[in-house]
Amino acid sequence: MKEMPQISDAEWRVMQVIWGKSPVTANEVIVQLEKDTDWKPKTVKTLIRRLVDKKALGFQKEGKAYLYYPLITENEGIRVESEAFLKKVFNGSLNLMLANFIDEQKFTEGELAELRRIIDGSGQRR
Amino acid sequence: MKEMPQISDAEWRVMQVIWGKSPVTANEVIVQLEKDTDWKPKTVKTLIRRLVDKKALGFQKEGKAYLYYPLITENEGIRVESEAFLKKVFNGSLNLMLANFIDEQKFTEGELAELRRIIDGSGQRR
DNA sequence: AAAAAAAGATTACAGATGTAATCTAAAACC
DNA sequence: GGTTTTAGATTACATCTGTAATCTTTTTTT
Repeated sequence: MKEMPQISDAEWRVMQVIWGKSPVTANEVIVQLEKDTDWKPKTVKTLIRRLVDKKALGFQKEGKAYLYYPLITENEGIRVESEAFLKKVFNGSLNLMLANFIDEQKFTEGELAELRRIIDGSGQRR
Repeated sequence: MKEMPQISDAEWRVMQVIWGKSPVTANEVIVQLEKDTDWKPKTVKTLIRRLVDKKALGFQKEGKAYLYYPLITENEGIRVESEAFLKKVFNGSLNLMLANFIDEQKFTEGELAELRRIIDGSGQRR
């Protein structure tokens, strides 16, 4: 398994945009992020460049502007983040986490029902 | 809700020790952490001091050494970490996270059964 | 009491992160 | 073709983190 780069919170926002649509120009990313953040364009450019350095993004020159695309899939990213979180907080135990969430009554009745459906569906599929 | 301090990965390890037993002296923490890490005593002292600065730990002088104790509960800590993780990766949606884990087949058949039991039990209790 | 040991306080220092501004080169416009 | 615009590259800078070492003060120990 190759080393997955560390992706910070701010960088993650950029990845989400690019996972949502790619390839994209830096400007498209900037426009998207202006909707939910108050980051200046230069800030987004910095984040993009760092992600390129980390090999989380690749690009190809298209004339003046570059087109960026992800080098790691969203699922890979999620996996890495999830493992880091589980390791830090729940000793890597998914069950411990679930037990905790359920104990803390994080789920509404409806969510529990939905969860049950998902589980049953999952049982079906495997 | 008062602002919860940011607790880094390394600091979290210290909190875990102190949540496990408190009040404790710095040395007891150092001894505990030497079992799973190769941190030098000074490193642990730094982490403890930063946690005191962040108001995650309090202490009372007991002669020469101090006795440290947590100012935030483990559950509070877990809640903050979990929310940050969910927010970053799953737009704050617990269900999205679960659906993803289940989809990624993170659970064994047995764990799914257990999960079902927990859910049903939870439904019972509320 | 002088010396040694030990605890916390202060200082260190590089890399990551958030958040940009400035520099440089190329493209578009007049 | 010179000028303006614009894209990416470089530089900036404070804070946080990981990982300690040194300094200072207070206890012990002899």
